[in-house]
Amino acid sequence: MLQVAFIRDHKEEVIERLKKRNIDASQMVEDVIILDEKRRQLQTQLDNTSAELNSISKEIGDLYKSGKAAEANVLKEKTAQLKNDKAALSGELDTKADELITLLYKIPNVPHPSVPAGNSDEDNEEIYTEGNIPKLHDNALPHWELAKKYDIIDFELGNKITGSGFPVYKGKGARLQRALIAYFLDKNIAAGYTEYQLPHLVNEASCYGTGQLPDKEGQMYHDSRDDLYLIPTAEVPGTNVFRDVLLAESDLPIGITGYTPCFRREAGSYGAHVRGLNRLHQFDKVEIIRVEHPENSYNAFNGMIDHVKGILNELKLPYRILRLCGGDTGFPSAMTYDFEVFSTAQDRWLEISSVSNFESYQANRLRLRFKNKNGKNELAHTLNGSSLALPRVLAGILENYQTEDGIQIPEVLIPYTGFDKI
RNA sequence: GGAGAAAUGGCAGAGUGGUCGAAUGCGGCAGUCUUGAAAACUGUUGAGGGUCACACCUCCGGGGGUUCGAAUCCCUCUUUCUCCGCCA
Repeated sequence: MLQVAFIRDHKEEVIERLKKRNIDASQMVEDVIILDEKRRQLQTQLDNTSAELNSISKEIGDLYKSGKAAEANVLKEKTAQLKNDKAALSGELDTKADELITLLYKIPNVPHPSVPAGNSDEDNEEIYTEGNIPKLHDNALPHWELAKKYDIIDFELGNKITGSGFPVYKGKGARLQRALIAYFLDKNIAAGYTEYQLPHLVNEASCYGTGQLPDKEGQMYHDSRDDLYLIPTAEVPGTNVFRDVLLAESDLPIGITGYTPCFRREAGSYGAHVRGLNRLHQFDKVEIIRVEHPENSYNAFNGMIDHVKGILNELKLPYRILRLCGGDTGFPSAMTYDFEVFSTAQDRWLEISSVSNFESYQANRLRLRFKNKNGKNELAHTLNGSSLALPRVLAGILENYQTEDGIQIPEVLIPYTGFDKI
């Protein structure tokens, strides 16, 4: 969430910049400022009442000690009213503080100045493309047909065991999945990230920490018996590693990577573009997460973009990078670049990575801070990106590498798969 | 799942009703000494709110209660440890 002090000091700027997301935040911003003023006013009243009560209590203690019990009892009677006042004030204060935090949770991050205004993916800016789109033979197939033809992914079996969106990978398909995970992790580790194995279920506090709650409640699987959520991305457990953490400035930067399955309800998705691997309820992803000094976070962001580019170049997949417009940028993000791989057989782009700088928005919720040069505690910046999401990379490989007599394996993966052709 | 013990500042660890936001040690920071460093010594060092700055308020795992007054007593939840049970 945004910092109240920032909203107060940059009221017009916040409203102006949020317009890029196509929202008029003027009312919310106004309400935040009013609620905060009210909150501070109540806090002062409560503090004064407590101070009075404290000093009377101290007096009573002194009187007892010097044997003046009668005088102490007179003072005791005075405290009753103060205690009532205190209870009433703290009730009011809690209400206002709750209202304030609820409102703050509803205000998305302020987009970076370079983010284009816009509503939907049509307003995203293509800023980079790389790789040649291969000319496929006449009988080229989309990946779901290839999966069936070579018996490497079984969607029907997944339907039986669980339901749609839970494919079963078999034989060389399973091996290729495992190869991709190992390859991605190795690339990330070589780039300085520390590998983590993270829980796949998280508690409510973690969901609030990264902003999945309250924004995306309906998109997560929830176990109501234990009140735990299945992770929609490793970002949630990975970033919450740093919840309630106070770092030294010299600890920065920090980079971690982890492989996890991801679970998404994808409520409301249906139709042709969810076929095959395009959109799943369970999929695998290797994530990279960074904690950065605020002065360095955009450098780090560019470094992450270059890192993902490096992997796609090695895989020799045709891809492009989009700078997301305000309306398409995720709720807690200040700037997001999406990577899309070209699916030749489907003749469309598939999103395979999303790299975001959250600046201090997540850190404020997480209370992730570092002690700066002046000895002050300052919010760190958090970033994350997929490096990479498996299913659509797999779709891209199957479709772009298909030949009349089988599917070639990208050269960098052969050491991991142990075979060069499906 | 059953029985018992525990949770205190960045870390370790005292503190069982008032003068405790909290001893002491380690770590951090500043200084003395040194050509420099180490060691030693001296000082300093929790977080949040609030204020121009003070004052002041809150925080000893979370929540609730008793009391004029709670780190300290009571209830409850969570977590950790030990023992037993079960088990990949």
